[in-house]
Amino acid sequence: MGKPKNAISPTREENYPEWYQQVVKAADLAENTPVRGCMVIKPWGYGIWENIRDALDVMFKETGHKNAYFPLFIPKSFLQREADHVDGFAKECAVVTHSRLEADADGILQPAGQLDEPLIVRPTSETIIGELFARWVQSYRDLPLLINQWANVVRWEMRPRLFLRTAEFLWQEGHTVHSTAEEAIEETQKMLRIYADFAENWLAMPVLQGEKTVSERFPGAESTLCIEAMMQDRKALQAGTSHFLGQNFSKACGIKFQGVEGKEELGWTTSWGVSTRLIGGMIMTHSDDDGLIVPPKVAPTHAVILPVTPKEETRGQVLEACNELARELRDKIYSGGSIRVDVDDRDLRGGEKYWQWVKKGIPLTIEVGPRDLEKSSVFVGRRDLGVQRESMHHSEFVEKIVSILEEIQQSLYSRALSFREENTCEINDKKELYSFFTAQNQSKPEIHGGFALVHWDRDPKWEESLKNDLKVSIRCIPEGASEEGICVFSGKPSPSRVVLAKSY
RNA sequence: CGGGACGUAGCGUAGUCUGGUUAGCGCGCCUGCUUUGGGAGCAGGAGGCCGAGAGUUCGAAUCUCUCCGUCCCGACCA
Repeated sequence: MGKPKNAISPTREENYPEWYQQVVKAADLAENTPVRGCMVIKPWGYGIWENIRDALDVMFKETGHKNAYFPLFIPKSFLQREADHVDGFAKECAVVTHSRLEADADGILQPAGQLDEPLIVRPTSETIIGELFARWVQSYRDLPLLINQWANVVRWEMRPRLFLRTAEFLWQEGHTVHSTAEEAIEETQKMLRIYADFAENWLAMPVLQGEKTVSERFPGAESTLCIEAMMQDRKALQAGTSHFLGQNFSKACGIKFQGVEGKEELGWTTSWGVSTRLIGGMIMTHSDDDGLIVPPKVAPTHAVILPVTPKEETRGQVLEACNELARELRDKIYSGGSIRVDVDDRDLRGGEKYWQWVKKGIPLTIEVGPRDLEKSSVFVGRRDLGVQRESMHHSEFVEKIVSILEEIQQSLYSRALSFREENTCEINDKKELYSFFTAQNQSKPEIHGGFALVHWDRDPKWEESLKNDLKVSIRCIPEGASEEGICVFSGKPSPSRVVLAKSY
């Protein structure tokens, strides 16, 4: 036939970063805009984000959080209040200095009306939210204060990549105040568990839960918990973080309350967030050389019905049957709502239309033509199984579609989990560790490495040398790890293994 | 922000080193015919100030400079 074997070129093996971009493009998820680093999220990509947002929003509300909305702009002085926080974010802030434009002699618009105090476009909102929390919190009776906001933030990034790292991105940021450290810490763990649960059960993306090392911590936090996922190039993606902020921001913002005994105390705060980066993680966890694969639970559309109309005289009949099938399927409940079905009756050739949906990663394609009508059958393609499709009896399919979607969701998760397990290993020897993270072909490095579980004596100098020598970082200290051993770098005692990987 | 590669139609590209008549080609798009359980075939057609600006030259996609953008590698990060 001379046709390309795969819809996406290059393949993952040939050039992983380029493959990623081609998948995003072929699925029509997002594209770059005239504003450097800022992407437009197109309907198919935004539909996925809406599903992510809606599912998480329910989980946040179930755990007692309320949504609110805070300003986009933060006075420069606010950011300055927490020393570590400034250090962490100063280098990537967009700054607003003027309030209007005036045409000059040549008719060129020039900024005018300089602001007394520059405004920072929020890179995160701890300081502005802290300012307001300080007003809201007076008594222990006001606590815990559990707030979340869905918003956009701006971090002026040097190397943007669609979904993974963009100058502007969408996220949610939870901010809470508690009367005790224990309760705040418990909150960070609770939210981490929600993130892990969401990543695994909705995005079918297995994650490790753990704590960041001191050097990888959020600026201004006492501790940072995270979920880490393995992409198909075996690199780690930080997919969500949950921070225990101690009393640092309470001190900086004046979040004080009177305790039961009448004594004034500082609040204990937390913050936690996930972003549109999750979509990048989803793409790199599941997609193949034919394009995107979207887990059913977050797919904007679960199934598309493709009418096959070879002859004009049967066209009306086929279309009617397709619409009827769509109605039947929409009556079925999957993942707490109706099954989302579209009939794609665009005037396009069948093969091409089919491939468009493959590249978009829709979980199910259902082709229905005149012959199917005669046999009461439908021709079903499961995206997770590749291009093979099978004929099923109409009523059997309607009966089974919910369990088929569940099976797809499950199989994507299992596949991703096996992949991670195959590429995770315990390493006890430094030489072996270095060879694990070194590509065979230096000029054009092949996909290599993975997650290495090694013993580390917690001395930051080894972390530093790992970064310098191998570009490998400590992704996290896994939760509950307690097996003691000997540090792979120093030979000194180590309290537990940590996860090493290259990362995004 | 440093190092490298690149920018030609919606997408992918040839031509650039060695300046020279209307800048080719594939996919896609439009029209017609044919085909019809599969990313169709044939014929015709539309679509480009060759990333932007300046310069060298009789003449620039091609040479020089500046800028912008994209990708990779570093530093930084969700």
